Amino acid sequence: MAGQPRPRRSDGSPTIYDVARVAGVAPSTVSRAFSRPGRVNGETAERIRTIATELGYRTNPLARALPTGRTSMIALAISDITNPYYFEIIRGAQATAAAAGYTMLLADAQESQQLEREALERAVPSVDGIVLASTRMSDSAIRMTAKQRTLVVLNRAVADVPSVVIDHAQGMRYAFEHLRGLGHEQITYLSGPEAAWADGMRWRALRELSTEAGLGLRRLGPYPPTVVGGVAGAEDLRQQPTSAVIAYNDLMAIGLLRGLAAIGVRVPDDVSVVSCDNIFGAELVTPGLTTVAGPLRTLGSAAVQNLLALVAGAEPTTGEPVLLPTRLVVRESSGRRSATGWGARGN
Amino acid sequence: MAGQPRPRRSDGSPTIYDVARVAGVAPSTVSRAFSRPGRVNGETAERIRTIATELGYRTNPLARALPTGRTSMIALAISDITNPYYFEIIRGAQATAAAAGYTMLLADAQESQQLEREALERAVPSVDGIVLASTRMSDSAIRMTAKQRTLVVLNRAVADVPSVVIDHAQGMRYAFEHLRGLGHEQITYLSGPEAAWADGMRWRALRELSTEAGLGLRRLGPYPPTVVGGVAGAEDLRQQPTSAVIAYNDLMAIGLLRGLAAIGVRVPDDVSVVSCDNIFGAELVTPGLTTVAGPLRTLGSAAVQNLLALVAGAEPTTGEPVLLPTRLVVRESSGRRSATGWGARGN
DNA sequence: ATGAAAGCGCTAACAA
DNA sequence: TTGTTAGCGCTTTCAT
Repeated sequence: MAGQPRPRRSDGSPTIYDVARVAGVAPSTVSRAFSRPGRVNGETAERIRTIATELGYRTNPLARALPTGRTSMIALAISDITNPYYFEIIRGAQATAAAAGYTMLLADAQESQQLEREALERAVPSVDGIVLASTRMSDSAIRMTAKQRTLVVLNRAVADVPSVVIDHAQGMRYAFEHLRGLGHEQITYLSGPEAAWADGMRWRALRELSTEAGLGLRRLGPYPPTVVGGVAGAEDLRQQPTSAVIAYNDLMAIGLLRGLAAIGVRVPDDVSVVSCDNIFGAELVTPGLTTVAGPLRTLGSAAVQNLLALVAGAEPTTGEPVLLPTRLVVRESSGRRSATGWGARGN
Repeated sequence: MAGQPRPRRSDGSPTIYDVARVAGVAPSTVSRAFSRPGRVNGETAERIRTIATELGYRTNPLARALPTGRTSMIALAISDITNPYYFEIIRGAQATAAAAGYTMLLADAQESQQLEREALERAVPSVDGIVLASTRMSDSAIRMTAKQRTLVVLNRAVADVPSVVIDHAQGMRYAFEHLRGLGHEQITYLSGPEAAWADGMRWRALRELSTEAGLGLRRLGPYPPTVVGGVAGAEDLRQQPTSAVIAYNDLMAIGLLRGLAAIGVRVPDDVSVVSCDNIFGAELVTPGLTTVAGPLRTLGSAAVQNLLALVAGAEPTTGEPVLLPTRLVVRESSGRRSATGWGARGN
């Protein structure tokens, strides 16, 4: 008479109603058995689980998300997926998310602000939180977004927004001391985009170090943070030789290597090159790049970890960003300053 | 008296009920205005849209997904994100998905079958379709999954499952003819994992070509498709020199270059090296790799395109996989066979 | 063209 | 501990 409590799921898969009927309990009990075990009798739970597996029941995340507002998905927003810098970050983020039972949405901005906004708008309503791994958004735009959704910024410090960053000051100190130890007395910094937060940090750190140590320091650029940018840097260096350069990133350093080779300047004999990031490719070029490695995978992982903690209700880290240590990877692009080299005194 | 039709959305954002109230229409009309414009009076629709924007209304994708079963999300499953081979594929897939209004979920298997299954299980219920970009799953497991969700396989032909693949036969022909044109009379193929579909294709193509042309052909391996695998290949080649090798992929070729350099064999003077894929890094090594480039971005893009067509109800491509063309990128690792080289007659 | 009403599958008070 | 009863926000017949 009273028809079936509920029909089967439209696509055929069983619902809590199916399980409930077979188990002889109320649907809500089945729900509890899965969403908050412990709030249901051990034996009942056991029986429900058994029947559920027999029936091939799987909780529908969409249906769960509607009443709870929680989707168990997070978004990772990246301005340019093809930049090798992000590979390890993605991997770290993804692994940590997966381990916590979260699914990761990828929002690639394809280097376009317009697309970035669209991608984010599309993602925001279906995720519990967002990791902004690189973005062209302004600090205020980021703060706006942070109001709508739990958010963690990577590699950038934004006031009032939790962030995880690499300790660039420490990295620069390693690079600086390394070069100083090799006898270099003047360092040229090939800077990246002015807008890049890391660029400012690195330059500031170098300034302090050079003052402290009484070493010469010069800044060239800004250049695009690409191979092409590095080639341009080599061009400029021609006018103002140096015995040691620190490049904003590996991509630029690779371009620099090419540019220098083209004009017959030898690395590291004539000039030492140190760069940053240690991306895939840094050890592939000849000579291999001495570079300040950031813990990229850890970076992605830490960001997600923080995000999930916040999502779970943790208090946002009030002040300082989380700082991740660097290490110097010494390869062949840096060497002892030679008296006759490019940046030799009186050259 | 009769209380408000509905409260505001729990998180504060307005719902169709809010818009409906202000516009003086039924919620269902608001719904139609967004989900099937045309089924509602032009002016009414206009008014609704205006009010919606004023109120800041955005349709909630989760709520929409529940009754429709469509989420506007697709999943991209990859066995190892950190493999540079996938960068461009991801980019192509993501861009195409975004352009179609779809959001992309990333399921990285982290090279583990276990994790792959978990990631897929987690993703399946919340997506409209899946692109399997590389997977350790068996053909039958893939077919199983294809029963549950619309699915397109990348770079692998699975019976009864739509797929997009690179034309390896064509690529091998390019490589083969290139080497033959340079005077090489015997070619050694450094093979990748036996399980890799592409490896079989390439080897088969080479066999046919060599028979046809009456050239010598040898196969070494299998090796892991990594730099380390390539180094091992160099080791083995030592016992059986050759003047020309075709490597399963760029990573292996890079290892091969290293291995050969270590034992004093010059490339391309002593031996020519041609590889496959043209990943980021192929042009970074010295000498730059001559390699068969697959249209990686197009591959990702085409897969998503096909997937979305299927999701929209298109008939699955009955038989053959979609075939994408290759091109040979000639760099410095291949050169004319020298009479005194490593694989010279009588060596 | 629009409204009324019944779900989609699950969770969450509130009772019992 | 378990059942009852409303929803979550949207779509979708079925009427009008």
